[in-house]
Amino acid sequence: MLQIYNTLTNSKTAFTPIEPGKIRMYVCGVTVYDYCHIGHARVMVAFDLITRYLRARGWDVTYVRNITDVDDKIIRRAAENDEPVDALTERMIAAMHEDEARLFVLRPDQEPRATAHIDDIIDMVSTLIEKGYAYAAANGDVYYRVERFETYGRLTNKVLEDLRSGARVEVEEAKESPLDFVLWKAAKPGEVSWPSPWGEGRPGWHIECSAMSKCCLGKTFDIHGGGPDLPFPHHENEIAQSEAANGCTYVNYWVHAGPVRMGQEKMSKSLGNFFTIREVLKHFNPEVIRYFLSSVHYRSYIDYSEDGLREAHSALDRFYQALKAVPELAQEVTLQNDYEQRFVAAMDDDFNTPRALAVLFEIASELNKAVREGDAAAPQLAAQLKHLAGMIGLLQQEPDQFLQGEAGEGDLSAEEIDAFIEQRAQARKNRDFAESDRIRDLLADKGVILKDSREGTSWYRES
RNA sequence: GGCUGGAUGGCAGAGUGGUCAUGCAGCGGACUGCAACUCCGUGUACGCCGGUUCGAUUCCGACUCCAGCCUCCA
Repeated sequence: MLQIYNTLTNSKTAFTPIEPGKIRMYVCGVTVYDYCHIGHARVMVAFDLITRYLRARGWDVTYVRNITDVDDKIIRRAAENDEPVDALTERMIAAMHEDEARLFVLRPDQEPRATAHIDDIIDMVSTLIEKGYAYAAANGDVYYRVERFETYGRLTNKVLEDLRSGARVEVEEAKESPLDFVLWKAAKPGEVSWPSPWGEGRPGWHIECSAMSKCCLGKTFDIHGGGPDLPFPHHENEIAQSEAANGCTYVNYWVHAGPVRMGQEKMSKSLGNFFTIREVLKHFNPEVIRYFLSSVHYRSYIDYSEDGLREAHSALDRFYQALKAVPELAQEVTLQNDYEQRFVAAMDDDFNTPRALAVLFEIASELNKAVREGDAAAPQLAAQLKHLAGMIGLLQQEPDQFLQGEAGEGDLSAEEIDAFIEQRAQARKNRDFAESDRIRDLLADKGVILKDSREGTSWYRES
């Protein structure tokens, strides 16, 4: 039975879909003004492995993740770069797709863009005004009347009273209340804008997700996900907008990933302490990054560190070494063991990947032993390992593809390495071990580790 | 200050009212020309103080410390 931790109730509860067998999931995506960092990667990987797992278990999942392609920061960055807004966003969207693909993150079923849903947004804002939940202000902006929505703050246990007293003194006098947030922003001269009943302008951030999720998934859907900094105010505002406009429950399960930390604080744009995915990819294998992000439960914080990534590499080495020892995986697994059952139990328990990975390590150990002892079960254990790991998007590469790694700048090519290995094989044949060791040390200096076996010598690059 | 969540062996990280997490690293041994890989063996871990209990790291209460959110941020 699938259990999911729901931010709305702060508790793990049994999952009940709206429609049997189907899951409709919306995840807040990226504002595309810069390259994605490891914090983004964490959310991408978390919801990718959730989607893969649910599908592997037979659920019909519709996964929607939006792209915010118009916003203050985008406009500012485009101006700094002296390039059109859409040129910047297209570039960043392409880069995001490249980064995701390298991390084995599947593309969502739909990636709606804010600029393609302006009509839906205007419709929803109009409805909110008609119902008295929003108002057009004198400065051309349209605001949401927060205090009109009585259950505001339910997701994050905020009390309107506290918010009111804690609210900053607003410079913006057009608002009725400092708590009100913008639904439609009047355009400043020279900014990208769209016509609306309230004049030229563009959508506020929060309304985009309400409008796009409704368009793609309907008024009520099963799961809404996002990063650790979104529950307040973004998701709180989405609830206020959608429930006021649609008159029904917005989302049944709220799921939030934990933060990536650098040392003792959160990795974030505003602190400037972040690494982009592409920077990290220069030094670490893509699957290592994915494994690292999967090795901690999705709701916990994870400390970014190179030691952590190196450890992730060692762990994956163990898996791929085990798989490599089996030349041909079995087509079918008929073994009587409880690995799959335990793996599924762990994943069904709020996607507990650390526990699921522990099961995979047990399979790897048994596999290694089987190979060593010539047990006929080895090809089946290998197939089982690859099958279960595949449910969360791991271990799908050819072992050598992972173990040998990609040649970085200044690294020896596979051909050069093979030539050295051939030389060394001759030396060993002549029992010239001094020469043999010289070649091995030479390769080791270049980051290439050799492994001799009955079948010959294989190699892999050190991370 | 308010709202959430957390504190586990050298490190990372699950979990449990009484018997094994798991991985990385270390140590001893086997294998190997030597290594690497692999295998075998190897660790009196559960923030602090009380309480409940035959028994608590696990349940309850207080305390200390940490993080996230409360402002744009995944």
